[in-house]
Amino acid sequence: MRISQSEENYLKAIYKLSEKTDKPISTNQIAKEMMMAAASVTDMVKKLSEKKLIHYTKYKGAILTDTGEAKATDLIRKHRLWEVFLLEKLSFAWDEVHDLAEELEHINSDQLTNRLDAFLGYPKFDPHGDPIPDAQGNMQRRDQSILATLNNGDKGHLVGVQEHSKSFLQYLGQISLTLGAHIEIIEKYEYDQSLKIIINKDKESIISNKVSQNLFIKL
Amino acid sequence: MRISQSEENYLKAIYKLSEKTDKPISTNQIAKEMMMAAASVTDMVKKLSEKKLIHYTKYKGAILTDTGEAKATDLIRKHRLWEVFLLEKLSFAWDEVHDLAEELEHINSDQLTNRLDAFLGYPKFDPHGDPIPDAQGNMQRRDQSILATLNNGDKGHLVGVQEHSKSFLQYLGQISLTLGAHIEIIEKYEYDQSLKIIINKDKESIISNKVSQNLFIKL
DNA sequence: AAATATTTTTAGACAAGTCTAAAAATATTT
DNA sequence: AAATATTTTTAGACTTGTCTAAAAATATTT
Repeated sequence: MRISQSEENYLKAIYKLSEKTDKPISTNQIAKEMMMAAASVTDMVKKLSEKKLIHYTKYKGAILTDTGEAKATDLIRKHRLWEVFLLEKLSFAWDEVHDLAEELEHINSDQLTNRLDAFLGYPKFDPHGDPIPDAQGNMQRRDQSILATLNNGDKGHLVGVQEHSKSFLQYLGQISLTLGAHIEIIEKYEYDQSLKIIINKDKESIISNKVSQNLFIKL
Repeated sequence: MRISQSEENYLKAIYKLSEKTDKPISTNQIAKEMMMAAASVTDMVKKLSEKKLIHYTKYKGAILTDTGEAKATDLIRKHRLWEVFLLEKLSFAWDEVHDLAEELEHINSDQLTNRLDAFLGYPKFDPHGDPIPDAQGNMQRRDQSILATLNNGDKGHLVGVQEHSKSFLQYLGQISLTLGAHIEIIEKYEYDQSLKIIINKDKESIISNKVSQNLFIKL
């Protein structure tokens, strides 16, 4: 069954929104995520429902079927593999890879995907630390804590980011906080929950709570 | 100015047809090349003409403008670079790369193209021996003769193919005639112009005139 | 539980890119 | 040069994916 690029984007959005909840995803949620009019979403969920990619009941929202979820997982696999390619092979920066991967992910060829995977050495995580599903759709769970929840003296490595916005990633680059960097908490300021940290046992930085909420650390 | 994927395909077709002639390309020629109805072509050439990508006069045919030609050259650059990538890095076969490159070429990012070019080591020819335009649109001319025009005792290397069809490329693969292979003409049969050749100073083959018409040799 | 607010769907419109069938223009044959 | 054939364009239709505005359903507040 042919799935259009547009339909694929809806599946991805529903998948993403479903990660935070078990409840059906509402029309408005999808519309907001995709920056589209709610009416357009209604039309599309009907189509996806006919194609058995989602379960959908009028006014109640959408849930991915197994087929739909497999399709979404495959898109995420492709997206993240391309991100690794762009970063590792073409030396793009952290914050530049997302938009290009967004286009590349729509090329549908299992052979291409699997060969790319092999070429890259079967990476398990992408440049943001997000897990890459394998050809069967299984992905490794990342063992992580949110930096903001840790305390004085705690240390570990940066294994992922929650935010993916360009500005956030650029900011991290500026304070040389890259994936894998070693982080030690020197002090947690009660007042605004900001943290004084040492990056790679070398450079001291003070980061806001908003930042530390978005960093995943492995102790 | 935004050029749609569909418009890009028309530009490529017109470019391809223009290689063989200086005359304007007719609606029917384009329709045949793209396997589309002539009416659709008429609609599209009007659009391309408005966008100043082609010169078009009703009933007379289309010629690429400088802008249109630059755009087409850039598409060919991307197509051929992706073919090199697929073959050299992802070990696809000769006959498998075309369709995927056809999709990849529509991703529009000069940065991506140029970095891919660098990653591949600035190749000058693609896996079919066709020249790859550089970032300025210049391409090297291939120094070549058509195998069918050569005679007993002539020898050289296979530097390109004229046909790009899967079946032709698969056939070449079967008789281990790959790009760069050494070829010597042992005998030319008057009767049907077929050739007895030795490939890589080792394997003898008899190839039809239809095949030798489609092989480019550098003496 | 009635009134009000919000969400979702329906209805109708539009652009892009395609098609078929008919009309118009051009080219070829006799 | 008239008749015929071919090519090209026009006219009108269809699909996909989007939108806005209005109607309907659901949720929240008082």
